This record gives sequence, C-alpha cells and structure tokens, in this order.
Amino acid sequence: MEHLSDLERATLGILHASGPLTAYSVRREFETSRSSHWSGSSGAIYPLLKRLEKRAYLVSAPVSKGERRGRLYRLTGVGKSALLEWLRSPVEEDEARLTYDRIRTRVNFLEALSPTERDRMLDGAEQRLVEVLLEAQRDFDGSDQGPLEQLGTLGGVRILEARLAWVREIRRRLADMHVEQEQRR
Amino acid sequence: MEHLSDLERATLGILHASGPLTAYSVRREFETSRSSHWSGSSGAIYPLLKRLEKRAYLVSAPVSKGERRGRLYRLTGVGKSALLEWLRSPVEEDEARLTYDRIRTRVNFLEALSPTERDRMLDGAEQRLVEVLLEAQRDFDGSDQGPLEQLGTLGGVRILEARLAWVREIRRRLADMHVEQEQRR
DNA sequence: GGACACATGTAATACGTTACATGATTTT
DNA sequence: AAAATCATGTAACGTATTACATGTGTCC
Repeated sequence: MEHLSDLERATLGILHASGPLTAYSVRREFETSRSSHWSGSSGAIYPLLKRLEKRAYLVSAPVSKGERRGRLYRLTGVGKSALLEWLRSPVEEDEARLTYDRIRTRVNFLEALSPTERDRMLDGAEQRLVEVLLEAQRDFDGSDQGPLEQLGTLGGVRILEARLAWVREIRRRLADMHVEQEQRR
Repeated sequence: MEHLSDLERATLGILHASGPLTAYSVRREFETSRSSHWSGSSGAIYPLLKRLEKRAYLVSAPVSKGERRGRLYRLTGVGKSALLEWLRSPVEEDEARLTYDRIRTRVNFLEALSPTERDRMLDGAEQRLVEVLLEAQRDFDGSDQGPLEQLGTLGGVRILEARLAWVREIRRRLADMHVEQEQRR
C-alpha cells in the first residue's frame, strides 16, 4: 500500500468527490482552492497522476474534446480503498499539532523590531487577514458546495477569524505594555 | 540579497534572538518548538547553515567544549539586515492566506465516509486537539519566554482553540443534519 | 565497560516550484 | 489574423526527509 503524501491523498479525494477529471481540472481544484497551500503547479500534478496510475490508484482513458488530446483520470478500487483507509485511520498527534502560519513565523521574531515597527507589521497583518477573511466568508456563503464539503471551507473561515482575533489581541497587549513602560518612567 | 526560504529566515531569527548557536542547538529549537512544522532534521540544518554562511548571512567559529569539535554560528550585519528587511516588509496576501492543516485536509473528504465513520474521525480529531491544546497551554503558562516571545506561542494556542471549536461545531452540525434526515423519513 | 544521549555530518531519495516548450481553441 | 486562454507536458533546480556513519561525553 506504500506511503502516500498529503497532496496525493488530496488528489484521490478530489477524484472521488468530483468524478473523473483531466490533469488540468485537478490542477484547477488546487489552484482555485483558497484553503490549500499547494500551488497545483503542472510540474507537481502531471508526474503525480502518472505516479498514482503506475501504482494502480488511478486509471486514465484518452478523451477527445474536439481535437484536443487529453486523459481523464478516474479512481480505481485500489485508489478508493486507499482513500478510505486514510480517512478511517486514527487521527495522529502530528495532524493536530502541525500547522503552518507564515504570520506566526514573523511574530516569533517581533523582538528584533522597534515598538513602532512592530505595530506597523501587525497592522499590515491585520489588514491582510481582514481581506482574506472577507474572501473566505464570501466563498462560504455564496458557495455551490453541498453542506458536507462546506465544512472544510468553514474551517478555513474559523481559523482566519482566530488568527485575526489573535493579531488584534497582541496589538492590544503590546499597546498596554508600552503604556506601562511610559508610566514607569 | 537573493531569496530566502521561511526556514532560512526563521534560522536567522533564532540566531538573532538566542545569540550564537551551534548547528545542534539550532536543530533543537526547531525540534522542540511545538508550533513549527519543520522537523529540524540534520540533513536540513547543517547544509542550510553552510549555505547561509557562504552567502555571508552568518559566520562560524570553531568552539571547543572539552574535546568536542563544533562551530558556533553567529549572525553577521548582512544577516541581521536581511532579517530586519523581511520583518519590516509589508505582509503579503499569501502570508495571510496560506495555512496548512492536516485535519482540515481530511475534513474536506468527509463525504466519502458513512455518518458513523465521520463521527468517529471527528471524535478522534477532537481528542487529539484537546491533548495538543493542553500541551500548548502548559507551554504558554509555564514558560521562560519573555512577554514578546510568548506572543507566537499564544498564537499557537489560539489557533488550536479555534480548530477544536470548529471540530466541535461540525460535529454538532452533522448530528443535526442526521436528526433532520431521520425526521424526514 | 556498556549503554545511551549528545553532536556532527553525508548520501540517497523524493518531490514541489519555476520556467520553459508546444500546440489547440476561443476571443477580439 | 493576432492575441489570449486552455491544456499538456518536460527539465532544471532547490531543498527537506530519511537513513546512515561516526565519534564524544556521561551515567550506571
């Protein structure tokens, strides 16, 4: 059964949810999904699909839309089993722990900046988060997703809300710290 | 000035915050940090430090603790400038958007499971999130970090809280949906 | 003195990104 | 007819992971 990467598993999931797709359509799913950190670059997807087909998770059939060559990829029984096995497997600690947040990465080194610069950075972060949150909320509200597929999108919204609240919280904390320092003088 | 990866920037930040360090100590910062998605493997860190030294962001001097060979890496002016340039640069949309959450990746494909299996998966996710959140809160409370370094840790806590609340929310939603379906029969 | 953690490093491997090449289809 | 977009793919590149090799210091 071997090991599958998250990108590979997500690809199996997309193929399961959205039926047979061409490589290009798979790419677009990743490209347009706002809550994916994968770019869906062709250099990633095309080799990945070939890989998965060689391992029998997928089969492809040539498709002729007009003159265009192309292959439609479809999940095999093996592929579906692998997807289900993953989804049914116990959630590991790493899955709960591991997150990646580039704003948090910056915040970790806030110390290197002056108080003014810190606030400027956090202000910028706050603005971006607001922008992105609005987008995500629009995606969620005016979505053609079913109630189940929406749940992932909802997670994206909730996490953005939390990140925004957090940035605001630390701006307040820093402002308070600054006031305290002033008073101590 | 070239392009630096996030891991490289984080390394500069660590070196700035914690003074001269050996490669091993840098590794441990990543390994023990619960809110980093980098493993801090030696195969990543040793070449990275060499790379940064070759590009003049760092300098190293041999250190002799007992008989042990080793090199102590220290930030140069160039390195500090690069760090500050990064921290001062406007926050980009991608930094607000891009997050990685393996539980959300799973949830996106919940549809493939039966209602019972869905709940089992979410229950497992909830338990893991509780575990990890408790750890993170302990880290935050009993921490020897200064108030500024704590802010990143706080972000980790806040995001975990949000992810946990989200998982609980979708469990409720799914339960409600299920009840509705029962009633409709 | 044996076991184990500390510490430094390299090699093989895998895989995602960027950039590029190519051609079909649609739009203007 | 030219430009833009759709679509498929490859090649070069960088870099993170895993596994391994090696040796030191410490604890029992």
